[in-house]
Amino acid sequence: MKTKSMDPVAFAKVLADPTRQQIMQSCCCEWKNVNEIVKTVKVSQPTVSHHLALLREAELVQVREEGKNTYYTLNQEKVAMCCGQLISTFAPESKVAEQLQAAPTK
Amino acid sequence: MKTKSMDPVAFAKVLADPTRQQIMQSCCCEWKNVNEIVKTVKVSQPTVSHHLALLREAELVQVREEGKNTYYTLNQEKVAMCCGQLISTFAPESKVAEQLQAAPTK
DNA sequence: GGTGCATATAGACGGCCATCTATGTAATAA
DNA sequence: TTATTACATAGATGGCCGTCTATATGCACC
Repeated sequence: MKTKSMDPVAFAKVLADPTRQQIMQSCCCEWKNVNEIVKTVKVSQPTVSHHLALLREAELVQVREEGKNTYYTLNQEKVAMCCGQLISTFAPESKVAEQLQAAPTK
Repeated sequence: MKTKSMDPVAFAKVLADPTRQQIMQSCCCEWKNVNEIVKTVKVSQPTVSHHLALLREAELVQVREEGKNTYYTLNQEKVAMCCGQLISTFAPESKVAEQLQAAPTK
């Protein structure tokens, strides 16, 4: 269960869409299947599937298949890792960066 | 010198470009004028000015004019604030989030 | 095996944006 | 004041991407 970091540009690109951030929030602290996620946004089911594919490829969500259903949940540790990398790159002299110094971004 | 946060989607959009991240790194811990920044990237001066305008509008850089020259430096505290907001939104259960709990994202 | 539900894939389309060249503007120098 | 340097702005262009409709795939139940 090792959580690798990723290219900061790629990470930002994945976050740079309101629908995708809505989806991420929707499945942040719980497992949801696709239709449950679709209900929380204002786009079609194929569009949600498209965004979930991007999130999956970036390993920003975890996937679990169960019969007909596919459940997704946000990979919080990955998000935290990538944000930590952003901070150590673009805010190395900030108070927040000092606070995180104990937890290396590996 | 209060550092406000901003819309997480807007923040991600600003970061979602390799040239812009290069520029941010270039003026991260020092003041640089535009031509010094131009030398560090592979695009034209107008393109750099365009990116700097976006960064300025997002308050992600600080600006200082001095005669003919305009100096820029990265606003690290703003970056840290926005990353903190991302973490508290998309990784509230992570270890990193616990670590940052003492420093509210305001 | 056929029907219905859950999800993914394909293909098309429109809009946004990163880039360029050309030019404007302002400050310093000769 | 003319020239030069530093930077910004305008306008055009090409490519990427978010969205849609239509369809495929796959599973479950009858």
